[in-house]
Amino acid sequence: MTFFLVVSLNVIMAEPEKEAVERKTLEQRDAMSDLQKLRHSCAHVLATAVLRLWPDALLDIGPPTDEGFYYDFELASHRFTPDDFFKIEAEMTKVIKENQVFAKSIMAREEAHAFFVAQGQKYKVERLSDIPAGETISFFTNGNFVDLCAGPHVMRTGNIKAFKLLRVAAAYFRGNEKNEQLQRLYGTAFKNKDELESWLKMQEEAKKRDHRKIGAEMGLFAMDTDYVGPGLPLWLPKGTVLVEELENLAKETEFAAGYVRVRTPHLAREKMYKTSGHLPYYAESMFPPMELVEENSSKKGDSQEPLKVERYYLKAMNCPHHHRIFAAEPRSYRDLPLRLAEYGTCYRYEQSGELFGLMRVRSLNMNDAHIYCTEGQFADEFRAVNEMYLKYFKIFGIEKYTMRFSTHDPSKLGLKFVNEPELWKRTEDMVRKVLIDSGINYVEVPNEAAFYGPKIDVQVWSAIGREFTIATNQVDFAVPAKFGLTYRSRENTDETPLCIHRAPLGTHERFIGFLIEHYAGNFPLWLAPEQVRVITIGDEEPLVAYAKEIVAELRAQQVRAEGDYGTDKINGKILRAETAKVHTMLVIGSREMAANQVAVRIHGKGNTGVKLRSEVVVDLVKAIKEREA
RNA sequence: GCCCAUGUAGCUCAGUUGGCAGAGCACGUCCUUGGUAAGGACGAGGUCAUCGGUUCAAACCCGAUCGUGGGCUCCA
Repeated sequence: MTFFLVVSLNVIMAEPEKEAVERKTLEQRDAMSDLQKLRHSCAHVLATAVLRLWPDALLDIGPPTDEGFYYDFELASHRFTPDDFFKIEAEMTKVIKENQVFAKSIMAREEAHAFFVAQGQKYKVERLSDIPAGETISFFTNGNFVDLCAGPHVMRTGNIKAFKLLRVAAAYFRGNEKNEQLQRLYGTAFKNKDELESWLKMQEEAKKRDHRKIGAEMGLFAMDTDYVGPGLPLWLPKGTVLVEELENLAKETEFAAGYVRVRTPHLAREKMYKTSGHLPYYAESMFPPMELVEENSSKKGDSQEPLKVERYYLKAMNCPHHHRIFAAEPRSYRDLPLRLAEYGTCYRYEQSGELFGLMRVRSLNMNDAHIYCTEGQFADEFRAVNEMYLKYFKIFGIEKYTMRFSTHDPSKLGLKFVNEPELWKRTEDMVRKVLIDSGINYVEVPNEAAFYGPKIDVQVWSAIGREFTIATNQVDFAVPAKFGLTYRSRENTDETPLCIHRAPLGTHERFIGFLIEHYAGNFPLWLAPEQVRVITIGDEEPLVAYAKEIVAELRAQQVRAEGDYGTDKINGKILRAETAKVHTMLVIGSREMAANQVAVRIHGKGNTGVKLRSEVVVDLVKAIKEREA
């Protein structure tokens, strides 16, 4: 998770050149699915309706999206609120009832330009200028509404059988906050009413899995924005169990893979970040510095004399600290690869509007490690890192994932990318080969590498379809040099090591947020905050003593067991345990106690029958140790 | 940061035209002695986010602030 660094270095080394606008080809447009055509057409209907209701609206664009469509408007006379939806939807329904034909026509560029200038549609004029010379400029007309559009569309407005406006949002023209802010209306459309209904129902279901909701219900984490601050989660006891189980997993896995652990402070002097390149270019994404002012004692009373200020910054990533650990001792090629691992705590001043539950926070604990190696060791190291990712995915049952392999663009060497053409080629070839050899599902994205080397972003999807960039794995052949890191080679020369940044489990915050939604809070036994609850039928003393004995035995074996010995009826106790998502419930009454047995109930699966108490303890301990799914 | 929505008990929410602050769950005490998703009674719990304004009277109307949520190029 070192994307932070990427940005800063880009800024240092390259004037952000104006990227050509990437455009869909007409072929790609023709390949639009039926559903996309429908939704795109519905966006036109939305624009038609808005223009009827507010004739002064200026239009931008209205593409289909994964879940529906949107259309962007500038409308000085009115601000959309959800209260307008009823009115707009009613007008859209009228347009659909009129069953207007979507008719395609073509204009010459000058003609099209004049057409929009005459209407004062300034965004359309700008969009028009995006169209490359030679490409046909087409229009679609439905009723009185004419829109610059490459299509394709459904035949008639009447083909739209089910639609709904979803929300209103602001959006900057071309997504750039320096541009005008437009009003965006989001909606969706489906083939028929049933599909719309079931989609809406699914959205409701998804809300129930939201990590913020489950996190509060299960007592995993809390946000105390009043006293602690926004984006600074507090891990409650049950959430801390998750954090520590993940750390144990990482420690074990990394130890077996030859990593060594280090620990570093949460802050460092200004010089650190000037060297790394974060300052001053990325200062606004870091918490402001702590300033230590040194009084000028020699000239007391001379307030004109500037005071010496020492600045410390909270770290936004761990790499610089790890680099300084590399530098702390003389290194030989014999020491490499050196794999430094730390669950490091970082702080990033994310914009207030960017904060989102556990997914986007201001304090984060990274499953970080930096592998310093020679070029000859690189491929093996990189392969091992990938295998670690896959091992984790297997443990968590993550089946849907994509690795985005970002490479450089040779035409931008020395600008956007460090000018080491041979090194780029060699490392990219090695990375690509590792990916192919490992049979990993990946997509290659040119021109998106970090300044200092190729990288892999790992994307996963939570059960409610939310996409997460959960981890990053980057090659770095530039920053070690900035910190003057070297090792003595076999030939007795000083060489700069390659560095692999990797964080397979991302940050605790984001990864646990993902896991909550992935499992809907129904964690596997080894992760479950409360693994076992021993429930008595009744509260008679011998029975309670028996139950307490079982709890003590389990806890002695490090099983997170609690007891429910109260006077409640058994149904009430079961309900509470199920609601709390306790993984295993051991129910005991006088019958079980007499036979030294327990009745085993598994969360979500119901009563699975009685077993010998000794057997159950052994099974539980084994399943936890093996991290059974 | 910006636009929209939103903020009432630990949680989910109600609160009529501006007129005594409410319910269910959770929590506490007691009763209930029971067999796998709610037995019962009583009780405690609130600066209606914060600050200011209008009013005889504000949870309610107005303004500001803070927080939270949705969104901010899936590209004619």
